[in-house]
Amino acid sequence: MLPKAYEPQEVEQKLADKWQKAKLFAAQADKNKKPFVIVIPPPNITGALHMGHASTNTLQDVLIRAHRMFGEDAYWVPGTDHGGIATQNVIEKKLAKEEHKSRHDLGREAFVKTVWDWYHDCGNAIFNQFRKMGWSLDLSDIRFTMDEKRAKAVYECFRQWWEKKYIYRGKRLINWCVRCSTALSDIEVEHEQHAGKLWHLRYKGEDGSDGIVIATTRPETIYADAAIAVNPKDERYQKMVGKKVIIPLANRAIPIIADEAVELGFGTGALKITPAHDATDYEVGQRHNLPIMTVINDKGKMINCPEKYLGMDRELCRKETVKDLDAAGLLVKEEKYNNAVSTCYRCHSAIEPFMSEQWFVKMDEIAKPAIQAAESGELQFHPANWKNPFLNWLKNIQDWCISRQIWWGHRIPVWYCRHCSEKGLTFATDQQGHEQLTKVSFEDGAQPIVSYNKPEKCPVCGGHDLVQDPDVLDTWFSSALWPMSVFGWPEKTPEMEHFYPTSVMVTGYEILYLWVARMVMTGLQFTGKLPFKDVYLNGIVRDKHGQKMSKSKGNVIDPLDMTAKYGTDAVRFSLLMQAVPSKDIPYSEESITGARNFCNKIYNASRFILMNMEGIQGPLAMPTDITELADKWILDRFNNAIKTAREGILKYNLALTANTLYHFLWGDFCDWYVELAKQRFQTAEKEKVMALCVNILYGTLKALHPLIPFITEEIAASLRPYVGEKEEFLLNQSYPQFNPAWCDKEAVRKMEIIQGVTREIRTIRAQFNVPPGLKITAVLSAKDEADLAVVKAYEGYIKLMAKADNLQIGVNLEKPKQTATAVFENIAIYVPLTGLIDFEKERKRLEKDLAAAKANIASREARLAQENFIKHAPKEQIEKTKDELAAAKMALAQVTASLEDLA
RNA sequence: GGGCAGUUGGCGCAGCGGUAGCGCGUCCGCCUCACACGCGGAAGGUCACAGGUUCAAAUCCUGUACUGCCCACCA
Repeated sequence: MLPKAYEPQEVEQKLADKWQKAKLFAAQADKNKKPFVIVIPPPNITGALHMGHASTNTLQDVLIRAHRMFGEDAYWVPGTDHGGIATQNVIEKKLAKEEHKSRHDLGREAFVKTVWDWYHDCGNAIFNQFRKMGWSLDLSDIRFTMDEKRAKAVYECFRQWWEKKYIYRGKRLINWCVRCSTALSDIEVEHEQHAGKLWHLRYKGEDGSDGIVIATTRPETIYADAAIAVNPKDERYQKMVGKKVIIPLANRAIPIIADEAVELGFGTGALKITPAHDATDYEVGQRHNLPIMTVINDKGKMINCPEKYLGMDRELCRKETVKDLDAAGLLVKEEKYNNAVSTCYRCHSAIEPFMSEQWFVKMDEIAKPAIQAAESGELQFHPANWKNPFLNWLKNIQDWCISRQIWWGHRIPVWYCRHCSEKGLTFATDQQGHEQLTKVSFEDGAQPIVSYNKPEKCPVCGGHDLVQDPDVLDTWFSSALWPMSVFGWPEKTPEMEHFYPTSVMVTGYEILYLWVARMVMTGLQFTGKLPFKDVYLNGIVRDKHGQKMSKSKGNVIDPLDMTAKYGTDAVRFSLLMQAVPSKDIPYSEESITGARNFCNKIYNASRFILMNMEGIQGPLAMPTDITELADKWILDRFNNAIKTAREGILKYNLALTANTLYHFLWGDFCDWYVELAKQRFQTAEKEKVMALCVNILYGTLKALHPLIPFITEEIAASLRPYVGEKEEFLLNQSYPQFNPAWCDKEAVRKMEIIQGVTREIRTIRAQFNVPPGLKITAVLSAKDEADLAVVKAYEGYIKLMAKADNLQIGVNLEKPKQTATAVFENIAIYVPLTGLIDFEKERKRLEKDLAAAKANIASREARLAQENFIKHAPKEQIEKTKDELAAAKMALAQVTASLEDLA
């Protein structure tokens, strides 16, 4: 005997191994089949699987599995991302914790090797977790953004962009993360509202006058001030433009200038201009040819400032400066102020705008084809409202800062001859005594040689002393090439030929610009084709209150804990039930129990059907001579469910698929069909009923398989002999097809009546506490014979489902004494309950019905009285309203009569 | 400052032109021989607000108010 409750753990382990052994997930690369391809958003090798992976990868898996069952050559391409800064940070923390060492203690070479070792350990661990989740990735060939093929793609892109002069090096004000000690691109900077302060500071006139008062949030940068700017229209200051004021504490004179960038109404109307430490100020400085002074270095320490503050941390210097200004009587005012602080998206420390020479990509030309593709609709977003933000970003695209001053990543493929580039190169000796190139300056004459490998010799002087640029590329540089590089681009490989472009990109909306936009741009530029035509943006998994999950909040749900506790299918299904494109998923353990319960329901329904199969010889084909109402009805319901389930998959609305199949299996199949079938198991019809049960159940399992692969595979294996299926794996079978012959509106209508009457009787039973074992009599009466045709024909159904052992059905039957009454459409229902009736309760029930009937009559009559309604509304609508009115009138009469009887 | 979502029973959501559905929770009754991770039933909503379009609006349009997110150089 099978256990009463489904126990997933053992089953899942067994099946995951079996699938992998059978190489079930390998692409067939069958040229006759339409390819359906998804490249996985490569997870960073930074650690454990989280709910975000669980969500997005489950969506992809459902699509891949479903399309495979649709008969396509489905291929889900696995891989991981080296994850640049994020990974370097993790390894540095690990080093610090375990060995109390910094990366500098190890040296560059040893550090990079450490990260590679980590990758070899962690990479496999990630995919073992993926396998546990049942994700149908072909793990025989796992890509990595840093492996040789992907590195070649990165180089090829760099080379082509260099040749086109899209890549350049320049000195700019860039976003510098002091903690990660690297430059970041604009979109790697996040803006957080921060409760800060606005300080009003007095800059005295050079001539000894009161000078001018400015407002700033960053007093520690006053030492780098190059001017004070006012709006040219500002009457208060017009006379002062051109005069000079003294920077407090620094005692240096700077001019007052006029510039449109200054907002009239803000602060004091006067703005200190610090070109080296603020992006707006930098532009103002450019316009006015102001000198650029840097007072904060790459470590966040003060330089080039009054001696007192030299070497001080920028935060401390702010406090000290304010204190000293106050003491000097130059702090006019201090007010609370909420400003947006730029922070690093990896470590959330405050970003320092920083002057430095970096590598950039000129983006405007590259963006053009992408803009065109989105505008023309060739590129489709799901949901569509991401199109405009996408376009808006592309149309205002900024040059991309691609160099990072970290060690883990694709080294910039540029070399310098120490002889020819002498003055442009700065070297330092590291802690291991190795001489390292630390800084490159094109301004000072560094000459680039673009090459993947170290060149033999300098093309200019023939010298052999060549060194590689110390920086690495932004991790998103290799990600941008992912849909091509996974297939071996730039080589013309068969995979590239067959699988590119891919079918759909499934990823989170939070990386639309960071990643999706860049893939679109590179794909179009290098292949002339979009890397995918559909972009499905999934939401973020949040906690049940809509808060982002984070370790610090302690609201993280670990998917592996949950799969251990409830089974993988339950975790998958709970996510899918809520998978509406682009909507965040509020997630809690309760939503998993709901899905677990559903899995258990499937298991038990199957167990019941298998029990009843004992002694029956399979296979049983789906019967073709369907005459019984229940059979016609369930086929219609099944057919509909299958159709909607497929539509949901094609429209990327997997919540629709999940909900449809859930309600079909539980609400229709289990609650009504199987319940009705129980009675027929005792008759000669048994085999036919079993044939239907087994085939419909099997079909439902197939339809559910992409969503919950384990339990469906497990049960289908037991069912297979009975449906005559030879193929071992559901994934290799075809998805159930909509069958027009099974549509039967009439059967659905008849069942509606039976279910309606049954429910009324059940309600009466429940309200008057009729003991479950007590069979009752029910009287069904109507004015017309026609209204009773269905209940007469299927009285057996009602008797069984309502637990009535006697039904009296007839036209205008008399209402018995001591009776509870109800109405369903045109049918009056009397249930005599001698001794069980609580008259007060019954009156309340009836009065409620009375009010409802009256309200219904009033609204229908009002509508039908409207000339315009009759004139404009479609015929069916008018008919429907008339029918409803008739039914309401009938109900009113019935309820009124019953109330009178009570009195 | 601009843009995009959301606002539906206690909670979480679906519906997106014919006057409301689901899951959880609550309450009542059931260990009914597949399932108490279950079965039957009930209570609970004038679909944020104000206008408009329409015979008809939760559903379309306009505006308002909150909530969340994204973008932007107001120090």
